[in-house]
Amino acid sequence: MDEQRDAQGAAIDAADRLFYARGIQAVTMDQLRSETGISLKKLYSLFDSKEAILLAVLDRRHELWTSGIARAADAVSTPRDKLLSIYDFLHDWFTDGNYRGCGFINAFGELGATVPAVALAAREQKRSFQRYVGGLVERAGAPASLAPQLAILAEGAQTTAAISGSADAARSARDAAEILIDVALPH
Amino acid sequence: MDEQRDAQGAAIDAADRLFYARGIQAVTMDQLRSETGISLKKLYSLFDSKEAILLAVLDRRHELWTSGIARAADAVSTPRDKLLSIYDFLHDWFTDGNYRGCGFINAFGELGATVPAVALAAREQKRSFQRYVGGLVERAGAPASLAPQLAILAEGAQTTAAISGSADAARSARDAAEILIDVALPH
DNA sequence: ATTCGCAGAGAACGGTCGTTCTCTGTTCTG
DNA sequence: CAGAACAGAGAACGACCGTTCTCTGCGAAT
Repeated sequence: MDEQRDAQGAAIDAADRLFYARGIQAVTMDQLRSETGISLKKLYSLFDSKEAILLAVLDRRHELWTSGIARAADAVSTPRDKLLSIYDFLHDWFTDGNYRGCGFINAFGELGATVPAVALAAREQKRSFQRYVGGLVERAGAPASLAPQLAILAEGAQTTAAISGSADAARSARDAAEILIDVALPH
Repeated sequence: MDEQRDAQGAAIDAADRLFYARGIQAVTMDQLRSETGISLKKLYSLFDSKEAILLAVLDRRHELWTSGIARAADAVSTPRDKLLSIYDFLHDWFTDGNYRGCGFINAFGELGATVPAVALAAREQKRSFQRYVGGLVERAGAPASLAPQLAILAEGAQTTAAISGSADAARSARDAAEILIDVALPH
C-alpha cells in the first residue's frame, strides 16, 4: 500500500520536526496526532510505540545527513575541497533558521541513558560520519589521524552554533580544518 | 544556618549526579528524596521547584568546570601549555568512568527549547569558556581567531567522547590544537 | 507540665501522557 | 440489499509526576 508508506513518511517528518524543535519528551502523541491529522489508532498501527517513531526519525535523519554532505561534496572536485565542503554544508544548516543542534546529540543527552536503542543510533551515526571523513582523508593522501580531528571540528561547530545561536562556528571550524589539512598534506 | 546550606549542597550534589547520569526528566522528585534522605517538604522549602534545583545544579557545574580547567592550567607555566592543558583536563574527565557528555549540552538539548533559563545557563557557560580561551590565546600572542577554533575542538571532543564511549577524542583534539597553536604563533 | 510551633513522612491532588478501547459510520462482498 | 470486516475519532484507562496538604510527634518556652 502506497498510502500506508505515505502516512508513515508524513508521520516521521512531522515527528522529526516536533522532536527536534521542542525536545522528544516535550512532544505528546496527541500533538503528533493533531499535527499530522493521523488518528492515534492509525499512528499505533503504523508504529509500535513512541519509541519506534523516534527510532524511525533518527534513521531518516541519518539518511538526510548522509545525502546532504554527499551532495555538498559532489559540488567540488578535489578531496581537499570535499573535506572543506562539510563545513560549508554545516554553515548552510546553521543559518536555516530552525537550527537547534545535532538531533543525535540532543536525543543522546535526553534519552541515551534510559533508552539503549537511542544511544546506539547516535553512536552509529557518528561512526558512519567518521568513516566518511576517513575515506576522504585517505583519498586526499593525508595521514589517517587527520580524520578524527576534522570530525571533532564538525561536532564542535554543531554544538557551538546551537548554543550560541550563531553560525560563526562553521567559519571557524572551516578555517581550522584548512590549516590542519594543509599541514597534513604532502606538498 | 549551616545545616540549611549543607542540605542544599547535598541536594544539589545528588541532583547533579542523577540528572547527569539519567537525564533530567528521567529523575523524579521522589528519587531525589530517597537519594538524599531529605523529605519532599524540606526539598521544597530549600528550592522553589525542580527547575530551581536544575538551575542550581547548572550553576554548580559551571563553577566546577571553571575551577577544574584553572587548576589544570596552574600545573604548567606557558600560555601554550595552559591552552593544551584543557585537553588533558578533558582526557581525565572522559576516563573517569561516569562520563556522559557535557551537562550543559545535554540540558540544552533536552530542555533548552521549553525552559528559557536552561538555554541561558548553557549559553553563559559556553561564553565564559570562550572568554577563558580568548584570554590565554591573547597572552600567548596568537591572533584572536585561534580562540574559537580551540574552543570548538574542546566542544567536539566532549560530544565525540560521550557518544563513542572512548577518550581518544581528547588526544585527537589535543594534537589538532597543537598544530593550530604552532601555526598561529609567531616564531 | 502544658501548649504552641515546627519538622518529618508520606498520603493526596490535579494534571498529563502513552496506550488501548468503544462506538459509530462506511465500504466492500455475495 | 444484508452483513461483516474495517477505519476514524475521541473517550477511557492506568500509571506517573510535580507539588501541596495532613497528620503525627517532638522540643522549647512559659
